[in-house]
Amino acid sequence: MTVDACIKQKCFDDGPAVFKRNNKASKRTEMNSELKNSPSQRPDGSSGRHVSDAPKGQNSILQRGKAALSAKVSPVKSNVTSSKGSTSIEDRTNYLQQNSESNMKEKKVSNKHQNKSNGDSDDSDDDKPLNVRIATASAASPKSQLPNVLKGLSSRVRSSSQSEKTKVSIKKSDEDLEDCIPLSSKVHVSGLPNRQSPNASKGLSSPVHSSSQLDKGRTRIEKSDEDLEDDIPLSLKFQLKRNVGPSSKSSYDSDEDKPLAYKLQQNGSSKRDNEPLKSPKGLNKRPLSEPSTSGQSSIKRSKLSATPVPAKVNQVMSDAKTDDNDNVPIAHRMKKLAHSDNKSIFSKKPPKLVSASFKKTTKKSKKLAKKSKYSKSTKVPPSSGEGQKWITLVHNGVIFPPPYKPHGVKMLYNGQPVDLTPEQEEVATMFAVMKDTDYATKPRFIENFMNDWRQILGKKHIIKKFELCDFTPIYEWHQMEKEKKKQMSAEEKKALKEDKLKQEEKYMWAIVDGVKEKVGNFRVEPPGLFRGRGEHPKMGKLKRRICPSDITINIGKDAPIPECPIPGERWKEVKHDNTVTWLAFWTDPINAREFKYVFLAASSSLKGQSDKEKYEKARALKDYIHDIRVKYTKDFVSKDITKRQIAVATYLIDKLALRAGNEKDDDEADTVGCCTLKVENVTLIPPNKLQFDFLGKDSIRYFNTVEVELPVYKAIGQFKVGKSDGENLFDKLDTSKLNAHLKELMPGLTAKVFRTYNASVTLDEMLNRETKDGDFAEKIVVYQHANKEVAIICNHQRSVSKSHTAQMSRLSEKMDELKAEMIELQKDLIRAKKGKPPLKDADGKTKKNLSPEALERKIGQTNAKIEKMERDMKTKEDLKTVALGTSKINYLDPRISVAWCKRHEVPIEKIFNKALLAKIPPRQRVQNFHVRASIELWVLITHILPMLSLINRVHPHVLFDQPESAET
DNA sequence: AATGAGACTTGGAATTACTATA
DNA sequence: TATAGTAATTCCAAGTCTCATT
Repeated sequence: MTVDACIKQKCFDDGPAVFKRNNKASKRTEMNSELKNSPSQRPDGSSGRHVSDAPKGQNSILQRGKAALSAKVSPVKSNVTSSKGSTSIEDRTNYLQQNSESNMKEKKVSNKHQNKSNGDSDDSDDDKPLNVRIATASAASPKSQLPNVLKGLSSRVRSSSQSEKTKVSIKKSDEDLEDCIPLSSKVHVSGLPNRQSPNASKGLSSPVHSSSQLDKGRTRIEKSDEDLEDDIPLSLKFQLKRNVGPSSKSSYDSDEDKPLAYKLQQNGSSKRDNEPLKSPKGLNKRPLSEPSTSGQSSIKRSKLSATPVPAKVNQVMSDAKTDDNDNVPIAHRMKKLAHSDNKSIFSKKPPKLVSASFKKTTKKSKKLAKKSKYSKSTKVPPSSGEGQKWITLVHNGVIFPPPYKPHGVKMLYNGQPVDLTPEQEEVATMFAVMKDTDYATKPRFIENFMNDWRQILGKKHIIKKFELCDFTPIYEWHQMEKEKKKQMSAEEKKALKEDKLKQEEKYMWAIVDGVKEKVGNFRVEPPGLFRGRGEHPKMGKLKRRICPSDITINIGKDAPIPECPIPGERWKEVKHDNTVTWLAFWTDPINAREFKYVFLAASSSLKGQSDKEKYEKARALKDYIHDIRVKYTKDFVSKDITKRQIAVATYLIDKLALRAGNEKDDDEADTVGCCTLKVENVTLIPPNKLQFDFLGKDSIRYFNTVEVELPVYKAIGQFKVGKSDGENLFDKLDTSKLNAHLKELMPGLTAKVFRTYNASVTLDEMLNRETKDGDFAEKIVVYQHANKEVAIICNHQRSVSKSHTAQMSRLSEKMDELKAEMIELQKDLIRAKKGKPPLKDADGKTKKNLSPEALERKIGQTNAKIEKMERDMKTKEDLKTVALGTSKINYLDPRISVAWCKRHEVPIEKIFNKALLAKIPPRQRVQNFHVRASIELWVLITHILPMLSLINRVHPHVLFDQPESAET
């Protein structure tokens, strides 16, 4: 509390024609030839970037790949829409219908769930992460002690016999059944026409499609196509489609589906250069102003977002197989839909009406919902569409950092030791500890720090000038403490860890609608100096200590209010708002207009649900993208300047995956997004290139030169006319106008959806195009490569690690050694063939006399080592400034990855880490066990169950038979 | 229409845990 | 067994977007 007291207060394809959807025919041939080059194969033979140790952001990496990708350029065709995109809508509609049906059922299930002891088998458990389920079960009846998988299994078996669920279950299990068939055992399709796409031949030989499946496909009515396709390589699916359905034109053959950014990558003229990064244009800072310290009313409006569907409902929905397409890569769903669903009652065009899943409830109904939510809280499940996110919520609040412990080490002022009170010392220590960071030398950081510290020191304190301060003693003390900690024995460390865990355990979990879920950030942020990114005007300011009286708790009405962990204090407020998902929040001490929230962890079903909605929206965009592109292309030359700006902005967001670009305040770092681009951020390079140079989110530089369609080029030129460098390029535009416009084109569409769409479609495309038969290490490389391309599109950068250069030189040393060894071996081989003994080695020692065969073997091994090392070095260099994680976590629809893993027999653990896997509802895992059980129950019980303790290590094909299950 | 509060996702860096290697 | 290197996790800043209010 010490601190507290004081400061309270492509052209897509090759040529200039990027994005040209008209004039393709002439280009076909050359494109086809380019198709053979992977995007990473640069015409210049380089890896596509310069090797450099440029500081963060100066990525040569960001040079876009030049090789053209695709032969699939196809012009916009107005008639395309007629056959594609339609069924998917219907599909969605079906989805929704079933959804509501499911919800009805769910209500029952959910209520039952509340009352029932957890010992009994019930689907509801399936939703929980396995570990949670096990934990929950441990307290219950003997039956619950059975492995949960078994519970799930039995429940599934049972449920399928229940009349209520019969239809659904049968349908589903039929599919699952198919999915359960080991891929390797499936028979290849025969008699299919030759494939034209590069992947096609591979598709043929892939062990995916069994004749039995085909047979089944014939007999099944509702699911046939989807199921059939689950395991078929996409390229093959296209072939199938062409030959099976009436669908006119495969969009696979068109450029339409491809994310523009991806196409761009393939465009030779597009590049991200490796230039000095931190000096982009547009850094003119505005004056810093202090934030108003408006007292925040903690009570917020009830907010209803898109009809939330709780995990359990979600499960039922899945069971009902409302979305069979989950398995199919986004890029290909349309096609499939076009002929797979003969029950379509919709027109072929995407409907202009708002689909239910995107529809927001009206304000009126929201208010209503808020008013009445408690009276019916136990009756109305969150899925009822009134914005409730939960029914019951139990948690233990938050944990506070320990109070400050003064160390008594005296810093020097003007060479003399200075006495500091604990409060003063605490802040001094915050600064001292940052001595090694860049912050410690930034004038603004120092200035802000001194201003806040002086308030704590008081006016009369001897310390006035920063220049006379010497924090070294404190810094050294801190270093020693760190060293001490490092030197602790393993036991001591372990004991410390256990102790911490013991203290935190109770805060780590919340119970949401009876399900134990992990809490994300249950630790209150400790005091410190604000580390804003880039040139943040507030960097260095003191982030005061947060106490209970700052914190508002949100919890179920019937749940016990968490005890305030600091004696004598109390929470600021306790709310019971079930229209939001936060468990607690406090006002950000740095910016009084902002809040810090405590949410559930990413593995929770609440987060998972919204994740799923996000990816569904991206999928939906697939059906609209063609029309959207047609529309904005038309508007490039609109007479209405607002329309023109909207069109160009949408084009940039679509093509380059730019962020929307909200307005920012003067007291934030000066960064921009699409709508806030300044004139100086875009340079025209005749005849039709644009060079972007600006600082985006987190002050990461976006530097990219890209060829655009001439009308876009011209329009940008017009937008710049008469404006100075610092003015907005899109002066008629802001994000709300842009998003309002996007919503007219597709329900729920916003700028960020394009990023998700772009990323996921790119991954899908690349995986399908580049995965070749080969060992699994090679496949992983393909995935990584695709992941990398996505990261580049999204401009996800990281700084080069300090030790990168050292690591690389160490590797090349090793490489040299290997090469020397190789030369020796070859010499020896020649001698051996002549019957001579080997020469002595470098140290003069005699070498073993090996046979020519043995030497050849050794040479082969060494060669392999060299090759592997070369690969590793190249990858390391390639990825030194690219951050793969962000896209994996936030942008790539996991269903794509899971489906790919499944098709290519790659263990999912090689792609997803534990945290990512935890986002995938374990329900499916159980379900698959169930399905398997229906086939091989005996095998399951006798062989698999005994290994349940290893459940998380079970082969992914067991865990994820259903790619759909990968929804997060 | 503009503004701002509010709630949620996305993002890179720092920290910690784990693994391979000498 | 220590260390280096890498991967996973945590931290918390910085975005997006919605909705209510003015």
